[in-house]
Amino acid sequence: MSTSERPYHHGDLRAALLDAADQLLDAGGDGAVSLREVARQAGVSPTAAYRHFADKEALLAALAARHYGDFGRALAEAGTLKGMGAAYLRFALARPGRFRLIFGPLLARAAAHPELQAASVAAFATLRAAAASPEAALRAWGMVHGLAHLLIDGAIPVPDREAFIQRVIDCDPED
Amino acid sequence: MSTSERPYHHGDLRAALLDAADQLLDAGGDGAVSLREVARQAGVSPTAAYRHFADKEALLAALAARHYGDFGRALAEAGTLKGMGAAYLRFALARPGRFRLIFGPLLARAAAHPELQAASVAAFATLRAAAASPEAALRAWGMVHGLAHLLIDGAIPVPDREAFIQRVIDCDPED
DNA sequence: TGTACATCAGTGAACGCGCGTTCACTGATGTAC
DNA sequence: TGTACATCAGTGAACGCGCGTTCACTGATGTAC
Repeated sequence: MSTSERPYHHGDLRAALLDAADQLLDAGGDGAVSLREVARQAGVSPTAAYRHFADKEALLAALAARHYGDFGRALAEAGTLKGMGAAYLRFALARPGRFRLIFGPLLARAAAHPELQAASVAAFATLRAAAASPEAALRAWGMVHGLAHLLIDGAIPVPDREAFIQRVIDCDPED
Repeated sequence: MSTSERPYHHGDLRAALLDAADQLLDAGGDGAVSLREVARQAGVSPTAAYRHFADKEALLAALAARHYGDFGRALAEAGTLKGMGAAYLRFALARPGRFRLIFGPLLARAAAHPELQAASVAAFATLRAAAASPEAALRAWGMVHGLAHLLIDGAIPVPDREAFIQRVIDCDPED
């Protein structure tokens, strides 16, 4: 078999499965990610994933940990609380599926997945460290998190999202 | 057949189905509400619901409209923006399943369900009317909505939720 | 260099599950004469 | 008051679906001698 028959090289199936799950997540949201569809997307039999993950939750936890890493890094690079707010909204709006995954039911089960636990705690700590007080951090976090959800869920129709972000973040009386 | 064999009186199955769906929603969340389980809960065959609702989405839309009504009324009774914030959080924390339903994927399809559309618009208008400016309304709405999600999803562990509500709402610099 | 063998990643058939929805039906209710 | 009939709410069997997971297996890779 030539290497071109599969979209991954020998030993890379784990990464290929995570990539496939990401594609499904981005294209169809949470509900579109099934182990069988992930395997199909990766060009592999339905059961191949069990060589690399204990079960579906373990695969999703690995994916969520990866995205918490990206997310936390984006926040850290922003530096200021306002910058983080904008980065937070941009992340959620650009990749709503990933945003829903990392704040979904899996988060409550993070204790069972150390990698996920560590990545989420780190991201949240970055946010908290940029605020003047614990209360200010909570209010800022709440605000961007809520706006992210409201925009994603279609509760607030907004024509130009980037303009909206600027407007809401800039006139925030705090920070 | 005596009337005691069924938990509803003749002609009330529609209401009984909605009540059953509510119980499932409160006990097991979004995922626990299937048409078949709702029918089971109401003591009726799996297909009886089709006499009263076009399909599953129609049943959920009716349920969501009902809860938007309750939700909007709770906000209106609160009067002030701060009071509405507290009421918003209390609603979400007391009945997370209902909160998730009314802000779930159904909301984006409200155009197909006039009753739901009207109820949601009314609730949102109540919030907006209590704020000093459109931007202030968005920030306040975002904040309580985000905190609600973060609390429900377990991102912020809080021992005493009522105390948390008081603390966060009271020191809000706006309103 | 060649042969025997162990390892182990991926296969494919099969399991049991619950779902939304359809269909022809039954049997009670209420109306018309 | 009694009978024929229409209405219509609820039944139960059946459809096709996709899911997560198990299991015994195959066949390629790499190691030991």
